[in-house]
Amino acid sequence: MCTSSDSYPSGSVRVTLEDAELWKRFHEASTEMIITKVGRRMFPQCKINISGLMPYAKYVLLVDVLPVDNNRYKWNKDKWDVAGKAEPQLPCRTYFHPDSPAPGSHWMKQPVSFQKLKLTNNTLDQHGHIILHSMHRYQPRFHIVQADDLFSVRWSVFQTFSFHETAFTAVTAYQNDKIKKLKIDNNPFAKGFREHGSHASRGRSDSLESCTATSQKRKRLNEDGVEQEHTEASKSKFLAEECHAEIVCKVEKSSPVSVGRYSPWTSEHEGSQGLHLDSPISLEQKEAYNTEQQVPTPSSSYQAYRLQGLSRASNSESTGSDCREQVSDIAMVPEQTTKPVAQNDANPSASQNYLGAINVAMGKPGAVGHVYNAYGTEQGLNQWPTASHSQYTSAGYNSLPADYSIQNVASYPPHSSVADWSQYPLFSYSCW
DNA sequence: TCGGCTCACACTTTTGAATTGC
DNA sequence: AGCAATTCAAAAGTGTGAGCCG
Repeated sequence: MCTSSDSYPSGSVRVTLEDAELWKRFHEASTEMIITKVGRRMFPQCKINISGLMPYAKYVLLVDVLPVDNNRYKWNKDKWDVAGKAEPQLPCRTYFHPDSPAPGSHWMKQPVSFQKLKLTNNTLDQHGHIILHSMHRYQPRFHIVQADDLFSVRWSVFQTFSFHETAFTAVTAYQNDKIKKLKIDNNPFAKGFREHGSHASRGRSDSLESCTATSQKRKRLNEDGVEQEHTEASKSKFLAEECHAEIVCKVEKSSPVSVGRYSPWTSEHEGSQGLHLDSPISLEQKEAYNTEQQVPTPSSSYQAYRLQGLSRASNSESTGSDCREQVSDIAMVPEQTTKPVAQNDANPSASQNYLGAINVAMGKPGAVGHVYNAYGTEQGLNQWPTASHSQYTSAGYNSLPADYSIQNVASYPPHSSVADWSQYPLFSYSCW
């Protein structure tokens, strides 16, 4: 399932999941993603086809990974059982596609791969990997933002897409043999484990195939140009900026409503249903929810707002449960992140600590360090002045276009009641 | 005792600089 | 000289399984 926005003036942006069949196979077996201290790629890869962009307008592509619910799971024989309450929410990081920003034509000419995205369970990770808890269930989301550069992402309209097939359980070791087998069978890097089981085929059995792979390298490079063509120049450009953007966003649930109604600064608890996924959700349910994979569907909308600067960043009281505000992971405080949504609903200021802060930390790991300092005390939560609500009135954002807001996020079942959608930071942190 | 996690390992693929050919 | 294609070593990415830890 995915949803999209149809409100964008340029027309409908359509996003489809590449290798959907493969994802579906994994999904049917209840996908697991290995997370390690040093970071592990996802398999299958997050790869999407995009259409409907304006060819000459520049876009930034981002991915974040949200908890599906508030549960911790354990593998019990042949299925995932709830094992208790989830660990406190970790700093939410956002992965910027390394080609960003690039013209729409660039994104549309071939599938966009997020193969460099890595998952880790290392809460002190300095490499910009997306930090997850083991034995928890997550849902990746793709964001398309029209912006000339990463710094201006803060002002831009987000269009968000997700695919129910990509939901996964983070694990440090495979629990489900079916998933393990699927990975070995399909992941080229795991080729050595195929056929006769573990280690049985470890001898360099197929040098011919290896040579073939080598000779095909350039071909693949061309085919995967969207990912490979990343330029160091673009990285360094944004490193120089060291930009910090704050996002305040809002998620709308499915029923179409007028844009003007969605002030990000107002509480709106129905939106908390926006990204709920019962997890593990039954296949039947998901089929029912997600018969349509194509986007857009006007099922839900989501606004992304940016604060004008760190000085203004602070509690947006915005939107109660709908608004995912957050501080960057620098300042993320687990206790605060775990406040129940109900609190937010009842008291919009409860969400004040979730500033949407993007630390555009790009480039290679070494370069990331100076941009952010995860959990650094010098940039703790207290750094962010607590702004009064009035700071975030429309006056502060009246430069935003009127249609600014309509974004569609996953059309998850509106009746699901698990995830505290509002407590999950949207773009508190970015990786490259 | 047990479940979850880490790490070294053997293997494959990918990457990018060096080399070669036109 | 310049460009494209090829080669090859190093780096990166895989799951395994033993051992550690709480």
